[in-house]
Amino acid sequence: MDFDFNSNEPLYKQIAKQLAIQIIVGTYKIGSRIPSVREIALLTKTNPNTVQRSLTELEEEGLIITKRTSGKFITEDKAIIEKYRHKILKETVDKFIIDMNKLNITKAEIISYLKENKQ
Amino acid sequence: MDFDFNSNEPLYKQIAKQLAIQIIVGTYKIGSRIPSVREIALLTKTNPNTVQRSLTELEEEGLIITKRTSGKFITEDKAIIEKYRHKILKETVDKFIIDMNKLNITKAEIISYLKENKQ
DNA sequence: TCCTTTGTGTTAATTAACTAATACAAGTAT
DNA sequence: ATACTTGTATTAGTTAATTAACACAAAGGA
Repeated sequence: MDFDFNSNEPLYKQIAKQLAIQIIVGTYKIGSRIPSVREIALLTKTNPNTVQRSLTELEEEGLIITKRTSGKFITEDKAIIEKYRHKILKETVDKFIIDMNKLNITKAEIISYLKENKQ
Repeated sequence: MDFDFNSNEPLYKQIAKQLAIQIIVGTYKIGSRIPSVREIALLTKTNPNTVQRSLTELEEEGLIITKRTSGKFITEDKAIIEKYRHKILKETVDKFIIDMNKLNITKAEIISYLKENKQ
């Protein structure tokens, strides 16, 4: 688990994002157990409380579920994950379009710009 | 000059962004004088130092030029403004594509998604 | 039964990010 | 010449965000 330490985003958010993406993309399988708070803390060289805070956010989203003394698990509910994926997608696209509109750039221009852009 | 006070972005960045966009878009004409630090502070109900900080950033970009005791002016150099516009454009697009790739979404998909999106 | 592992709650420490107060410096106009 | 307006530097205050320390709670296995 590597982080973008160049970022000035708080650790707990970076961890939360990484995990969320791993869930969305399927690196962490549905229903599977994720490493314990302390294990993740070791892996990421952070404090367990920092990890805890990340996971609380993901739990609020319904992505993970806590079984008190045996660990935390990815939800079994595929729909929740799909919904979350869509939420992130929408947020990202909407913000992008707003940013572009502020610059007086239309959607048509965006599309042609994207087509030119190598990547 | 209104601000998105809902945002948790620092004031000085919000002010800087607003001004930068107004320059890019042409609301502030090339070579023209912008209001004094104190005037902007009054308009935005902020402290002159906060405004100063915003303007320093824009000056580092070359967008504005200070004439010590008579005020600050938009650069005469059209190319600088165009270059800055392009820089912002590129940053915005690149970040967007990176975000999307993290979600395993290809550029082709982005384009079709954009076409669907009403706005 | 007791030790280990799990999550969690509370509180404190730290840091740093912003904003503001204030005084100074240097032109400009009256 | 003097007062006004401009930008700027330095410093302090304030607040909030983040991280860490530590102790507690509960289940499960040796």
